[in-house]
Amino acid sequence: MTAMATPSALDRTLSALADPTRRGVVDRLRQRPHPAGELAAAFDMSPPAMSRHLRVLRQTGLVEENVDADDARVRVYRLRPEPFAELRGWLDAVESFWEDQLGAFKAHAERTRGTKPPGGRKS
Amino acid sequence: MTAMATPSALDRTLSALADPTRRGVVDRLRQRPHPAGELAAAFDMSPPAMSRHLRVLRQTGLVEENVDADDARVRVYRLRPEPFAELRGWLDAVESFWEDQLGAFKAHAERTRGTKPPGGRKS
DNA sequence: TTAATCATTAACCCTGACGTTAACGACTTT
DNA sequence: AAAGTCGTTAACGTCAGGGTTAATGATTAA
Repeated sequence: MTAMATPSALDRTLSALADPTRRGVVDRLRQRPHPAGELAAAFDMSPPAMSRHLRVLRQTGLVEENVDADDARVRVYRLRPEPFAELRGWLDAVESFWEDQLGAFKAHAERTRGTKPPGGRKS
Repeated sequence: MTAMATPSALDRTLSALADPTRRGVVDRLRQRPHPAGELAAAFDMSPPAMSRHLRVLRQTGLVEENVDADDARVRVYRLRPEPFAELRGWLDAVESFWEDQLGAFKAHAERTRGTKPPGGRKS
């Protein structure tokens, strides 16, 4: 049991981004590519721990690894766009929810005023 | 130690959405609001389990709970927009990374061709 | 009022994720 | 060649997350 029908790409992307360290890495890679060692140091974390985070990010396609041109011991990581694009696609779909409610403000007003006139209840 | 400086809203949003069940709930709520019981049944899950998922979604502000107008025992859940908007904001920031690389195709080409000509290595 | 229903919280496993140190492989440097 | 450095994998401990059943609250139906 526990069939676990292979998590979707989106599942893996979100799981990867849910970890604060990994999101921090992504934020840092927004500036420029970084070597693994720098990332470990930046997050005050042992190299093995960071290595595993990077593996997760790699397997999800959020980053890619390249061997440094000047020193083949160094692995440089940089962002990859595809998974972010997919996430955006899902987010667009979810947010279309409110657009669908023609006169979105109507739904919003209804929401902020409570579900119906009588029967107000605690938060 | 283990200070755990209170996870950011974005952290909690992503953690909430990382779980397949909870993302499934969100997807389902895109259609229309649902009572807790329906959701538990739809995901073939015990009511307590679903209840806890809903609590997580509530605490993150991704959904809101309302007492049904006709039967005060049932709690109806619906989506809330704010956390999604915040997630979109972050995603926009991340994706600006590529836009910043004026001539994005240049970066892309560089990436797809390998970091440098000689020194090809196993994957 | 008594019984049934919807949903929650309480108490309890159990797996998986994340961290650490130790060992290893690959490359550079002297 | 020997030693030092970068990064990974291996082995291990710990803890939170998610599932279950049992018990509780609140509301509706008989």
